[in-house]
Amino acid sequence: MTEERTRAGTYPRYPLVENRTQARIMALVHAEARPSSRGQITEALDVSRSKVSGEVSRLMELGLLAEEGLAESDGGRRSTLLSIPRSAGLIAAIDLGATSIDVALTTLGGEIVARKGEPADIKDGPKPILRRVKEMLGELVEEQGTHPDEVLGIGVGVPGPVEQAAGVLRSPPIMPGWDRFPIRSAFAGEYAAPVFVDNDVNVMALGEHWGGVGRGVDNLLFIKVGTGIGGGIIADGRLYRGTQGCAGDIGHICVDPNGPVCTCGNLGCLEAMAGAPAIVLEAERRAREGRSPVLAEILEEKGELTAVDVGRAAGLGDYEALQVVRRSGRLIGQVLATLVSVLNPSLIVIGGGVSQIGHSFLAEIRSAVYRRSLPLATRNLPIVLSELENDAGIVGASVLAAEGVLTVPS
Amino acid sequence: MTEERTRAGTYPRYPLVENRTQARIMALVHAEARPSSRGQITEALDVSRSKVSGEVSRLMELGLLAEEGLAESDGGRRSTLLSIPRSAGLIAAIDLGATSIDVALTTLGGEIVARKGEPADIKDGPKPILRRVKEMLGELVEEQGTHPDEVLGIGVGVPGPVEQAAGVLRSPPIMPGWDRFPIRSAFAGEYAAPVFVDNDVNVMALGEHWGGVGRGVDNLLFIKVGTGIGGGIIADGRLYRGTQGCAGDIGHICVDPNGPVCTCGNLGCLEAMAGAPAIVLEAERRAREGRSPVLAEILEEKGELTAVDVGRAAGLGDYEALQVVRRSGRLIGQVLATLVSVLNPSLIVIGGGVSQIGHSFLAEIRSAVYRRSLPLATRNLPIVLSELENDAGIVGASVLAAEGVLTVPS
DNA sequence: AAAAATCTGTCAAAACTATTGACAAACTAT
DNA sequence: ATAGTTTGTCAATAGTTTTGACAGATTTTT
Repeated sequence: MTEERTRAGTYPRYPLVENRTQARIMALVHAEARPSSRGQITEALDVSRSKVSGEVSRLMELGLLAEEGLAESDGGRRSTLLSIPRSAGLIAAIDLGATSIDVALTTLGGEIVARKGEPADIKDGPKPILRRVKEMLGELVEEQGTHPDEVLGIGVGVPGPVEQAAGVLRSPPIMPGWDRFPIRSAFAGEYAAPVFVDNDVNVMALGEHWGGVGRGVDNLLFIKVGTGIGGGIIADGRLYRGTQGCAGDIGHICVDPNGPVCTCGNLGCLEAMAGAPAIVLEAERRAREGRSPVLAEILEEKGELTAVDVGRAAGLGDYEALQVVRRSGRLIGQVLATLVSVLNPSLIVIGGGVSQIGHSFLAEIRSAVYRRSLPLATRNLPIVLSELENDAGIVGASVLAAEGVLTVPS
Repeated sequence: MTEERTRAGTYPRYPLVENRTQARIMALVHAEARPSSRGQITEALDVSRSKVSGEVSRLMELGLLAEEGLAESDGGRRSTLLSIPRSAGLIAAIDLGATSIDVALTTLGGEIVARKGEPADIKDGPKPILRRVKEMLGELVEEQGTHPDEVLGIGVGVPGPVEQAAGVLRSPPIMPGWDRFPIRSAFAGEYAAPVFVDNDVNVMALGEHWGGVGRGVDNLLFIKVGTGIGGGIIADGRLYRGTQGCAGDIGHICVDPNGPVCTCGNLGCLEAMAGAPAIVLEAERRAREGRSPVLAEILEEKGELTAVDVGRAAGLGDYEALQVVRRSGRLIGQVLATLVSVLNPSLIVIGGGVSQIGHSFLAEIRSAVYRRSLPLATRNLPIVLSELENDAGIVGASVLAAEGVLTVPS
């Protein structure tokens, strides 16, 4: 009777669990991100030891859990540790950036098994981009010697607002052709696994909350600073998406009504004044005006500057480069000060390419936030760099999909 | 066996319900704010008809539900409607403003039974204020011919950030002496009911979400504009409080680094530039400068102006008054535009004394928001005035307490 | 080194919870 | 009137969870 619902090569089933208790157990083990004992689960879920034991046995039968060594003794018999084994299945984690594709295979437990990344222009439109994504995923699957059916869930982060119900982008500003494109069905032929789509910054926030500096932090704000600027909000432990899925979209907050034109068409958006292109533009201007020999030299050599170049120059002590970096940090900090008043988070995590530009960038953000926010809200408010760095998107996409397939619908 | 747990004069018990299903039924009936049938409950809760029937019988035994007439027929036997009767017990709803005390008795179902309000200065400190609150509550209880033990829960809204775990204020800017004052225990002698404390604006948001324009709206932003300016956030159907309980505290967002000094000590806070005192100050200045004969006349007569006076003058077509009103609306709208980008709500509700100042105030807020926010987020974003007006705080305090006593701890 | 205490994991019996299906009551529509 | 619906209840059945007992494993105490 139980036998006929055992795994036995019948990939994939969705949802993977059979009842709410199993879902809660899996969610807990997944959330822990390290082996847990039956005792820990019993305590956390507030059900009886025998109940946990029984459901754990069933989950082991299903292949979703495996015993893995013993814990240190706590004054009695040592407890056996449980974890989500590689053999439970894999998650395809896909991170689409404005200029890049990153694809990875991770275990259901969130461990990265293999990954591939390459530059790409999202503006090419959904069909060629998704074709390439599927190629890359196929290569990974092949290289790992697995079968597409072993992929239990697919998580996708995309650089635009996602309507959750349908899993489609809505009016993405930088992604012509993607509006309402049915991303989910793109995988339908080759993969039977369910597809979970969300905004890339939301996904990164999820990743950082699950396995980065934000582990266990109930109210956190993740800010991505790259070509674009965006935010992801974890409120009371859950990702908050907003009505149209564009909550946290802080890149187009107006910081200067007389500022430059933004890609969105408005004037003086944060993104247009503090994002990577703005940093480069401002640095190039100062280089051309002969104010910074260091920047001018790099510009001379390479023909163009990058945000990283500017950061490096600032790190070497170039005054003008430092000013450019600081200006970006200050503007972002000003907006963050407002967000702190509104959201009262207990942690702010800064990620994205520009976040690695140097210490003075973070320092300037911090000083702007602390200067302008209410003392109560900033009293214990760390503002730190992302721990996962380039993996945040991949890890988050994996978490998105894993949580999705491990949830019982009800 | 069941008998001994029946009501029978043993007020109060907390929690009022016996299990999760009962809690869910009561929460649903309470949330509906109008009589529901067993069939509706069955559908909404996804349990069997007989289960609902059984638990409803028990809840009627406990006195928490009562049959109340029949619904229209839906093509068959008419269903009997269930509601929370007055006899189930009462909730004490308390709304402490910066300059006022409002106390009410409501049914557990949220209907206002009786209320009292009077001016008071919160700065007098917790002891005299809470003494007066208890006197007023005692008068209401007496006038209604009830007994203090019939009060099942006490909900309190206070104008400062509230740490939920302890139910105490933390560093309230305008409430000297209230920091960490144990509000809950103030009621301990006379009332056995549990006390639920929260920020006044959060409480108003709760009220508007339960029984005002925000009914059924999952993501809403409630903005109170009075002496102070604050916001309450309903995210995914739940009140979001933030880490220290000061989420939504938008009054001290800096809108002009060169602006006037705020009560909080910083410069150019929204509150200091667009709140009632700012409106009055600006209007008086213009009156004194002789730019507005209308305002000057009122000022002459009464010796001072109020925000309502300014609104009335604006309504009569006085140009200067209108400019003052608009300036406040525009500044608030600018901040709201940011909040819209961050929270992507589906509704903004404006309440508080100043919200009644005239149509041009709301019009200016709307125009500022629509001008500055992303089109996607504002496409279907109504910005409306509070429906509950002066009752928002009372209703919200009742909802806070009712939801509290009807929740099963688990 | 033995005994006591403590923690872990499993099992069967008992307690509890929820659903099913039957039925009578109440209503609409033809 | 009669057929078709919906409602509310009941008893039987099915399912879920806890309880309490017990054996295994490990630390602490004597």
